[in-house]
Amino acid sequence: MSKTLPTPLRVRFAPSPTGYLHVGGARTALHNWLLARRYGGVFLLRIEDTDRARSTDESTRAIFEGLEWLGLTWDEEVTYQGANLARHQADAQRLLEAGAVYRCFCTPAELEHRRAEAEARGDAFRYDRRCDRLAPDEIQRRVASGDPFVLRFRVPDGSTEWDDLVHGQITFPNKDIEDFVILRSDGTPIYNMAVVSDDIDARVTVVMRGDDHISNTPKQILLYTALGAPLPVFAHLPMIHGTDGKKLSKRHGAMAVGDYRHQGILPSAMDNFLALLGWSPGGDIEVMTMQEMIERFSPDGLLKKASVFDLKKLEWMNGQHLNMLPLEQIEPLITPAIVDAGLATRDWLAANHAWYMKLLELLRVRSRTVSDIVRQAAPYFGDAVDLDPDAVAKQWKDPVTPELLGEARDALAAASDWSEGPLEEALRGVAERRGLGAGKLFQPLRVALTGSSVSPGIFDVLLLLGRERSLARIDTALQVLAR
RNA sequence: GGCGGUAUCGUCUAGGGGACUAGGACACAGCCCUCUCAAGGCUGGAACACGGGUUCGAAUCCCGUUACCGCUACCA
Repeated sequence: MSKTLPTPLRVRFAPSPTGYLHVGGARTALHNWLLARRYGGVFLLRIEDTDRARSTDESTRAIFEGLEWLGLTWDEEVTYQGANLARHQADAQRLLEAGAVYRCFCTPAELEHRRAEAEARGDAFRYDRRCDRLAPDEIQRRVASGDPFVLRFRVPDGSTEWDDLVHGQITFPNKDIEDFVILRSDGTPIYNMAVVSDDIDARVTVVMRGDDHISNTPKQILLYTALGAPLPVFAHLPMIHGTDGKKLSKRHGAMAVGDYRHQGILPSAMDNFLALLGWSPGGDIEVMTMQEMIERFSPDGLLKKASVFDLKKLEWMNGQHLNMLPLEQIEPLITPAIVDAGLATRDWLAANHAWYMKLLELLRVRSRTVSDIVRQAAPYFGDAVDLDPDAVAKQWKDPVTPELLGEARDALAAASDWSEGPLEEALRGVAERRGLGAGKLFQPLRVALTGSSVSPGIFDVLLLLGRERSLARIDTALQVLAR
């Protein structure tokens, strides 16, 4: 049974720019985006920069970059909460005039004191509404004399409930909700006020966010109602935890999507992996392109349970995408890393396009990340190779190695043509004459050619390197062995 | 403490009263393939938190307990 979505469908992602775009935020953004794309809705981006002390332009940029990298494009101009101060204040003022809120002159110090007292008694502190009982002339007097005050919402009796898109019915008895502040004594709005005002203004019809906001929701519903605005549908997505079951934080390793980008994760793999944290298309489907995710996304598949971020599975997923996507699509994501590693210039790669594509084709099968590819690509660029000491120790330890390599060199040099058929014939011939299994010859040769005991098939390596470099590397190996 | 939320292999999950001897994937182990490494194929170990109901029948519905998570600011 699928729940009905409102029309028009307008969703938003509203991060506060106090850091980078972390995986939890990215997942929330992705689910919002997927919902909008699947059902023809509008995806909005609002930067909640009201906490001026912690907000930075740099993290705003990081959020844009992160979203763009993930392919989560927004449909209307970005809005900034900080720019809406006047409206927030006007809405708060409206609430005061309508009698839904009252002035509270209690100072933070007083409140803190009473809170400490209640705690000492083992009681839960709840604002006692004493300022709501002030006589009108007393209020007038204190306002006139310039006493600072905040605006508090007068929570009515009864209960507040809603039908959450992911959790179903959730009910809060109003007696458990304290008369919360909506406007500080300096005239700036508290989060719940700003959010509601902005969501009403942006005509947001589905508020999908982390379930750490569940306890804010009744307060926000109260505000919508007092403001006479229609309620959006609420959807509370489960949290993402670290491997210890706790909320994700620095000690769990990388949290920022940018970190994964730099570790060589493909955006589509990141999206795929993140989408599956808290959502399932049902059945055994796992690896999907963005398009497939859009087609299959549904609020019915949204899960309630917090999930644990498993890096191993992300890497596996990345390997799947690395091999599934058309080479033309992933090449632009790999080339910058190749260039940054100093292996080749963009121009050189462009001039040797066919060779480069062949290399990538060979390496991507045995890689899980872009970084893996770069690491493995090194031996194919330039003339010299770095010999891996362990590989040398293991593969060249047999005293006949020099003889063997020399023979292989001569056979290769004598090949009628530098192509797979003749090369294979040459090498297999050597192995046969010496009564050796192919591996006994190929492994020492692999080390001579690539410096490593791990590489693509030996004939592919020979082709990639070309005749000249292949023979030269064997010669170098023979010199090393002669010492 | 109060309030709210959640509970299937180590992890991501399928399942929504009988198809469950609980399926898939990651990870792990073994085997196959094989010039190495990957990829791929096959096999294995591994879960319905606990207790009560309801029902002919419960992983599935209800209640309780426990555990975990979140919120509990003139933070967002």
